[in-house]
Amino acid sequence: MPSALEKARQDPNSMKARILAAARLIFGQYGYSGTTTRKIAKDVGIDISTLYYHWGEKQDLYEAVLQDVSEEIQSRLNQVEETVSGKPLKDRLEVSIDMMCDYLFSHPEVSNLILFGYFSKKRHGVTMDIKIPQYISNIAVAMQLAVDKKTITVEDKARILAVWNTVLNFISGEDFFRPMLKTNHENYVNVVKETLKFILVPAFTLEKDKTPIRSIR
Amino acid sequence: MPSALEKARQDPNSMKARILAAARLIFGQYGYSGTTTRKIAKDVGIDISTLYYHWGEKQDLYEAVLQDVSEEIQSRLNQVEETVSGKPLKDRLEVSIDMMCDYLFSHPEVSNLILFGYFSKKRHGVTMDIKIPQYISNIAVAMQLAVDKKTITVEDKARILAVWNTVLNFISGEDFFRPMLKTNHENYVNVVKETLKFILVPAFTLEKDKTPIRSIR
DNA sequence: TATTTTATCCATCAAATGATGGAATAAAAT
DNA sequence: ATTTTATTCCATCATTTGATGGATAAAATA
Repeated sequence: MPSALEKARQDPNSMKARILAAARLIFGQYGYSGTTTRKIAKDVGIDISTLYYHWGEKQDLYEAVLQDVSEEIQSRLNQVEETVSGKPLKDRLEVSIDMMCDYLFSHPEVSNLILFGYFSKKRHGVTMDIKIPQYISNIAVAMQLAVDKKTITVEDKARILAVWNTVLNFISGEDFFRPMLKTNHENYVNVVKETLKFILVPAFTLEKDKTPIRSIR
Repeated sequence: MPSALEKARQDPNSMKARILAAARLIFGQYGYSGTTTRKIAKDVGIDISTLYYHWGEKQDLYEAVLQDVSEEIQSRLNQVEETVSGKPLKDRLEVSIDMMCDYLFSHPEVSNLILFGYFSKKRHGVTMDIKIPQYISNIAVAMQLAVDKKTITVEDKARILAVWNTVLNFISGEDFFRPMLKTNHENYVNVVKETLKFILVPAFTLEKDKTPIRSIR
């Protein structure tokens, strides 16, 4: 039987799907505590009880949003992996950065949801279901920082995490950072990409120069 | 006349100061919307109306917390600046990272408050008073990435921001990241420091090798 | 000593918020 | 044509939450 989430995805115009889409934006903007079910219902243009009819309590809707986002990210990472496969390390890094930036900049609520999930100690009982650990390992292998998931070191994971988080910060913090950089959105996107490449490429390629393939044994 | 904040700082045992200290932790844990004035009062062990007597409405207390944190950060950055002054670039980077990590790891609510401030679009009207732009410029000059505040490029600022945000993420996300790195707190701190150095030092020193001093004219 | 100021708590309000029961309606199935 | 099922909204609850008035006592001031 299809889950509630799968059902919502089958028809994007279904009430279930419309509520989920609105909820995703609102939760992304205001966080869990700052979001009211009334606000979501109002944005969809329905009565609040209709929302409860479809998704049950607030927590369940929030979890559905997180799962939705989680699967979307995983799917995007798979695309990236396919695209960069076989390319030299420097190209892999640069193309990956470009692709993930483009995706995240066009869905800023995704960054927000992930960051909210990281940092807010929840009074509500929602644990983030987003499988970051798995992502990180996948990225490390795709970047060929390790041969397979078993040989990834703590250091490798931490470096991937650092990059990943930096991207999220720049996306979610755009309203805050852009005025201080005194630039427009288009240029901001470029500055972010260039900054990430500037920081990453030397660090990761230098290391690889020294030890071309780390984990052969 | 001393402001409410100055008054609170004069005597750390004063009711004003005790409330401020508790508020700082709670706001840092749950964010603005997730924090209730009752929870703060309960932690201090006072009636809620005593809290309102001293700090007025929730927003005012929150702003006081942000200003308190802001000034503390500025003070720490000044310390760092003094300490690393005159050292070679690589040392400056490394010592700065160590010092700021030590401070932020021992006050995790600081990271949380800053990140909450960045990312949450506020339904409440509290704008973050933390003067990040000023920090960034100060850091750039202290790191000798620019000769003075006027010669700092957008790229310089973005790179500093990237580092700064990475630090905050690792601190605030410890509960989330540490299990995935399968390590204890002490080692986590070291991994974070090493990761930052690994990523930063090559990027910034490489550039400096090419153009030893950028903005002399 | 008398009076004012400061600090604290109890009781309570009004609004916001999560959640539900049940009626009304429409669509689908029989 | 009738019954069943799915969907939607209105009215309403119970709690939570921000905020305040007033009583009380201690401390400061006159």
